[in-house]
Amino acid sequence: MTKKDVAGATPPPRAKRLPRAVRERQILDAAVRVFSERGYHAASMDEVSDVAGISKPMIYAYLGSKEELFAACIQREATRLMEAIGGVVDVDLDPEEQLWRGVLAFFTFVGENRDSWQVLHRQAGTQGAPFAAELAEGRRRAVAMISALLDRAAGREGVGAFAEGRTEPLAAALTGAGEALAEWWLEHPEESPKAMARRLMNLSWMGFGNLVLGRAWSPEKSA
Amino acid sequence: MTKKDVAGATPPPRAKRLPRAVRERQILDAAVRVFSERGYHAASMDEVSDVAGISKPMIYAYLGSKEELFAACIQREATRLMEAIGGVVDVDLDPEEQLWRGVLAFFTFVGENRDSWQVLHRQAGTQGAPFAAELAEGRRRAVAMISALLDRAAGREGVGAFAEGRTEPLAAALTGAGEALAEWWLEHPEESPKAMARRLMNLSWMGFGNLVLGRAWSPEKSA
DNA sequence: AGGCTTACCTACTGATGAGTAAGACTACTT
DNA sequence: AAGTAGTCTTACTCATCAGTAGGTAAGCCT
Repeated sequence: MTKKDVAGATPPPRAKRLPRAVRERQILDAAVRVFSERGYHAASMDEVSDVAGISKPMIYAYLGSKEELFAACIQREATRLMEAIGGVVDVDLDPEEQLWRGVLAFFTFVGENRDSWQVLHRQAGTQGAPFAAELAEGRRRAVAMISALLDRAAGREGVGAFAEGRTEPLAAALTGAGEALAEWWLEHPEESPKAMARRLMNLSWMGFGNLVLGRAWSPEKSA
Repeated sequence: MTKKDVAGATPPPRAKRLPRAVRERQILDAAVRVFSERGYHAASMDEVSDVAGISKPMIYAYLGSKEELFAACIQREATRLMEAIGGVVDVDLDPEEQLWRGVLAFFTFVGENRDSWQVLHRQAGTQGAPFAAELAEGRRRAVAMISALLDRAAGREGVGAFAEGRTEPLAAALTGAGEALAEWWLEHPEESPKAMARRLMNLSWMGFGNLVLGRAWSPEKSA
């Protein structure tokens, strides 16, 4: 009479024993899902443990406090995103081509990993918490990457064009535009990653000035 | 000996009797400050009441629940922002000029009302709460305004250029870029509103394609 | 078999914070 | 002066969670 006698509950009352590494991954997966749809504060550790199919103390034993858990999520997902983008950007290429590839990789990633994306994006404006460091750090890496790209672009053309060499704010603006487009995408899921990437190129590479004149950007042309 | 004897506290122990309208404004002011620096969840009603120099039940009596209070903040500040921008955009003007003025008004507002701005921006990605409606609504208004501007721009030049007539996502991207720049501005407060507005025009009107070639945007030229 | 480690659990504590009950003070009416 | 309407307070209740104490069971060595 030790166990329950009503029996038959779909998830086994006592979870199967699994090695730590596996459980840690499961917990992180669950945490990403919960944090992404509730946000940091509204998410509860109880819900994370439910979704993970494990009891709460295990989370504390393996991943530490709520903040540490969240930081771990941020770090893992940020790394995945950065690798997805970094993987397609070849430094020897034409900057325009690099930008196109990077932007396309970004939207592809977001399309295939909504939760990963949202957990990074939804809490973006949070400061005052220790995990703000992780957030800011991830963002800084992204901005630095784009900023470097723009610097190379300026260099290749032999022009120090970018407003007194300040490409960093422009890179920040570009990421902001990307985030906003990704957000818009959530309400228009019928769009393809390519179409989204194209929009961002139109805005950021061509600018409204050109668009108004009927000149649009397309991936087919070279220069 | 009724009051505190350590004395010197700026807000009197028992608040002076004031008409409801005045108190409501004070409470809203305090709420905007607290929400802007803590975010919705981390903010507590006790802190709001402290900052407002009044006791908690007054807030509930006048402004309702925490959610209603927050919604009221959003609505008031969103309206102020929209009016600041709407006030300088003259529909008869050149679209480029309109965009410039609107963008400049935006950064001017943000520079002078950091709290108002942050309370709107920091919670932007929150969904699932009733006040998400207010947030989304405010954003929709802003995007619609810019989108209409772009449509007029396309119309004036006689071109249906904007990627199959979809100016709305581009407008969304532009607001995202503006938000990201405003964020960047917080870490570089030495910049002027004009310099910030110029950056956004460079990105959105000229595009990187032009910037790379040494063509930058400036408010002095006309076309 | 007995012992040891690691996975795993139920059932609590303690703090924080939203929201309220019940009444006190002030000022304006009549 | 006595009523009454509106301002303002102290001092609670009650729910929600983060985090933990203390213990059970499963595998793995000898």
